[in-house]
Amino acid sequence: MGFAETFKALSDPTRREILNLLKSGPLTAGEIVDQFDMTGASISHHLSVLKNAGAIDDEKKGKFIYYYLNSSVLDDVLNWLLSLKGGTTDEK
Amino acid sequence: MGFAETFKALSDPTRREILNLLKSGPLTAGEIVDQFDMTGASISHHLSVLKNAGAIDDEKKGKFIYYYLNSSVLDDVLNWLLSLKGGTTDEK
DNA sequence: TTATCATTTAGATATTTTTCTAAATATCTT
DNA sequence: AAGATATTTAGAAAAATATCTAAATGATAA
Repeated sequence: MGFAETFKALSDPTRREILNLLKSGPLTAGEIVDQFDMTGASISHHLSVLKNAGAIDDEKKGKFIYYYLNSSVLDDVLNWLLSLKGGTTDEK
Repeated sequence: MGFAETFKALSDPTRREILNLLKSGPLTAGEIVDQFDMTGASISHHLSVLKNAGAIDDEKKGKFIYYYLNSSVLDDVLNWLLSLKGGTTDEK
């Protein structure tokens, strides 16, 4: 909740790659772990950072937890960047 | 030079505020320091982080150093975010 | 050329972050 | 119920970050 969290979340390469993976559709935590050379605990931490920033959401389905992109927070960041560049935004 | 540096640079509120200030035009280091309740040394550090990320440039003029926005790196970040949201970008 | 002003660099400390291993929780299967 | 699977939580260590004070650099002014 806030730009600091969002930008911090995006500043880690593992987390950016996770978002890229989720671009194609939801994945379980385990499927995400499989894409990295890192323990599940570490990926779990990254997922919680992303979730805390609002960049992803999750949904439990039985034994699995599915993660998926939530682009609304990314929209906010996008608008902030746009407004820095000239004010093509809300401008309220 | 890279998304990590850029996002890290943007993750600090002081640095985001500096960028906002520079949106209206160049300022000297001292003028920037005046806007914050923080030592010149600390602001100098933030300026160097921003510069290292490519978000600002500087130009020495006599006793002063002027800082100004460089939005080209911000464009890169912007495009990365856009591509995450659907691929309205270069997509190369 | 000495003093002053603008800014950065150096060094220190406290906090945050990343990653690991080990343990805990929750769910499914037998 | 016991065992196996999926994922998170706890706790620790190493590295990075933000901030401060004090000192260094560079440029103007007296």
